[in-house]
Amino acid sequence: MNIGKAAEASGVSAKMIRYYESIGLLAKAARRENGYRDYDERDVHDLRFIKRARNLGFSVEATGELLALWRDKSRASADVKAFAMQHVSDLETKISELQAMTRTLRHLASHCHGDARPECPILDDLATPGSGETEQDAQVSRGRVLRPRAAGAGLRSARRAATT
Amino acid sequence: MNIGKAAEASGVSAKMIRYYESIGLLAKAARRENGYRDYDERDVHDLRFIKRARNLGFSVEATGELLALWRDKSRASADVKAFAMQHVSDLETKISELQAMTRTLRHLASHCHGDARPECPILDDLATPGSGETEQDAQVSRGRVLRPRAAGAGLRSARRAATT
DNA sequence: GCTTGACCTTCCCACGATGGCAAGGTCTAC
DNA sequence: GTAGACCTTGCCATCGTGGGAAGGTCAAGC
Repeated sequence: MNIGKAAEASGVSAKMIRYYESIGLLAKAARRENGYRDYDERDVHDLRFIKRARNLGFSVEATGELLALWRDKSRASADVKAFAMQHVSDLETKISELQAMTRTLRHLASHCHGDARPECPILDDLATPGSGETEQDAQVSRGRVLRPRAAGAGLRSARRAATT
Repeated sequence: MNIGKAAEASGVSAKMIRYYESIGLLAKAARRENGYRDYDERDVHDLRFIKRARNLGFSVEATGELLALWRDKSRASADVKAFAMQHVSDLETKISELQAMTRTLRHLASHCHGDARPECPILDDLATPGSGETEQDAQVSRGRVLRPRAAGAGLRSARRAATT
């Protein structure tokens, strides 16, 4: 099976399949005479495993450890469970941080008139933090848990009037 | 004030102050005769503003827009509020995704004996998703909301027995 | 005056995970 | 035989941050 088919069958892009191979997450793929990578069902299975672990928020590195555990027939389920629960703990830390942010922002926004006047407690808080409106900060702990992206159009929409 | 003092006073590292200047988030700092950057209280104020916006999860780009709104005396508070609430919405999307992950993982872990035997529903699920244990996936939407870090020692601790 | 150490400068590299593009080779269907 | 879909490798960009090198500057102590 070509890489394109394996990508389609697993949901992992061809680009990422090559990347995973390059960093050693996947074994080097078999090659056919023409140099094309060749995948079988077992490979696709591994790719799906990876895809799913990534969807559950495991880093690529952690995914590698899960793969190793999966292949290790003498593993102890306690280790797998501990590993998973550590990740859950990381996720929950991150969730708490994000929730602290939304709490603060919603609180500030609730005091904002949201009309044509310039006065705004949100900006006031940013400009002079610790002056009363602010709750305890979120202070993002640089988590391994999420990943950023190129800015989409999302935030742009709120910008209309202020800039035109 | 030297960059080191400004960093200390604002909580933004000297490294990041230079970076923010280089990308245009901050105006170019005044220079003294020896070439050192020179900061005053207003600069420190801007830096604190930035620091705080970043702590609330705004991207650097979004922080620039907030700074522009703050400086725009003819702004409408409605624009600030809309901007903030769009960010809240992004944060909540991310929170939901993370919660879906923890839900799934906790569910799987609850069925894991967590003993010395190898059988583990967590790995089973990763290996054969969609076969019953799995709830709807989180499918991370590549959010602008969080940031990753170099893997700490956190996950390592769960690895002991499996690898040694 | 001279040395030491703490600062500052710019520049490059790295991370994590992913996409994009370019230049070239291969295969398949017509 | 040609077009178009595929494959290969390789480099660049993202986003935010830290690390470090190589060199200039300054202040304190001798």
